[in-house]
Amino acid sequence: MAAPEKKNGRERMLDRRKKIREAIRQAAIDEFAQKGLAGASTQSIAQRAGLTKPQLHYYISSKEELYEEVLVHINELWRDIFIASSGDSKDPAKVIRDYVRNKLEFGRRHPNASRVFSNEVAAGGHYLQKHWHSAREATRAAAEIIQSWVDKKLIKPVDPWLFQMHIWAVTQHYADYEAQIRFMLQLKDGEEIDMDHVVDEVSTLFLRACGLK
Amino acid sequence: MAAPEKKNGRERMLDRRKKIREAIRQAAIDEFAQKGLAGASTQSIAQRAGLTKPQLHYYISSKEELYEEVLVHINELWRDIFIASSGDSKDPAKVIRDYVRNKLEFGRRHPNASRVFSNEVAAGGHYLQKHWHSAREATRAAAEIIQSWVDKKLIKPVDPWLFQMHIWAVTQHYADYEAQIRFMLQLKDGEEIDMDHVVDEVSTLFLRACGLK
DNA sequence: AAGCAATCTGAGCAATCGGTCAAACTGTTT
DNA sequence: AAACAGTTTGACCGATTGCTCAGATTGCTT
Repeated sequence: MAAPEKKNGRERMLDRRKKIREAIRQAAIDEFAQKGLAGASTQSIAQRAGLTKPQLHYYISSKEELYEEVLVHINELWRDIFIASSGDSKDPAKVIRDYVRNKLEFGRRHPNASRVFSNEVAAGGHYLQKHWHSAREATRAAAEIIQSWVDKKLIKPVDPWLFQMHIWAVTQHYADYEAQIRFMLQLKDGEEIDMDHVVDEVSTLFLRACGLK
Repeated sequence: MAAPEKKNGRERMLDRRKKIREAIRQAAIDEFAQKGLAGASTQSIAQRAGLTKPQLHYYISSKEELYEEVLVHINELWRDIFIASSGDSKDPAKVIRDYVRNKLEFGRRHPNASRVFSNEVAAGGHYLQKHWHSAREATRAAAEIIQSWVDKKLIKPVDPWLFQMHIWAVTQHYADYEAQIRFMLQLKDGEEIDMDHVVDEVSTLFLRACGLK
């Protein structure tokens, strides 16, 4: 008899609660991604999560708070994919390539989360302000690394802050504006974007931009 | 007595109507930019335009139709700033630099219009589908020009479609995510983004990316 | 079987939503 | 001054918004 299988009532209850909260978060992400904070309805979120409206309100205290919780959750997911987190900072080309790939991959795996985040930032980021400092810290650390590359003449001179935001902009674009890309490339309904080609092209863009290719 | 000053009643009426419609469009752009289609309220649009709600509904037939009209209007504004429209297609560096500057300038002048457009594209662009063909045509024409540069070995090989979308992504980013940029660069409330520096940095990014710098 | 906390439910709250309508009010033309 | 199209108004429609609450129901512990 394995220990983790022996769950008493309390544990099962907490387990269930956790699953429901998870479902609510996912439902909220989908709804917020499509309608925005103002346009989202708790009714619709409840439906997506397979709950009734009063049931949903039993688990959350308000729409705004749910929105904030979702943003914090997405922000945490994000933290792992910053330039600074790419292991060996002595090989600029590898770091940039990895970062681009990771960010594109992330957007592909969490398109709605990506959209919620973008919309919030575009709207002014008021609900995020308390949590932005960690993002800025990561960006600052990466800026230092990039600057050190410039100083050592490993790469051509670039503005280390803007350089990062340009990578952010391009990679984010593939997550948030899939519709535009699909239309421009005239992809049929079943067809998928050739992500290997995209990773190639985007990597090349930024590698050339700092003289590495 | 100059002719255009001699306006009869009918002309004055049409004039007035035009101004009100213009005010409504601007109000709608601001509201849609902040709340999205679902979140925008006709009440609020009316208020922004200095009208009462029934008064607004006298001029528009529905919220959705107003939204569509706004999108078409923005789409028309946009048409002028496509790569293909930059005069001399024989000097790639000049064309790219001009395009980047124009697009950044446009975003700076019409930030809310820019945001409405972006949000709509991110949401799937369903309300735009009838009008996208013109954008795709312009992009296709530009893609041909870029490809011809590659063929003549004026620039390093790039995917002409993705290359354009990358420029779109970066320039759009400055219009739509001003909050992020302001926070990252730690700008105080009064401070303005140094757009000359941005134009420089973005131009350099794409010029280097095709071996022109 | 009784007790208990956690959960679920239907009914309903005030407020707002998009939109309508008849009646009053404009300013201009006869 | 009468007639007129164009415009504005307040009252109002049914539907939906975020959210609450008392009471019924559930599943676990004693």
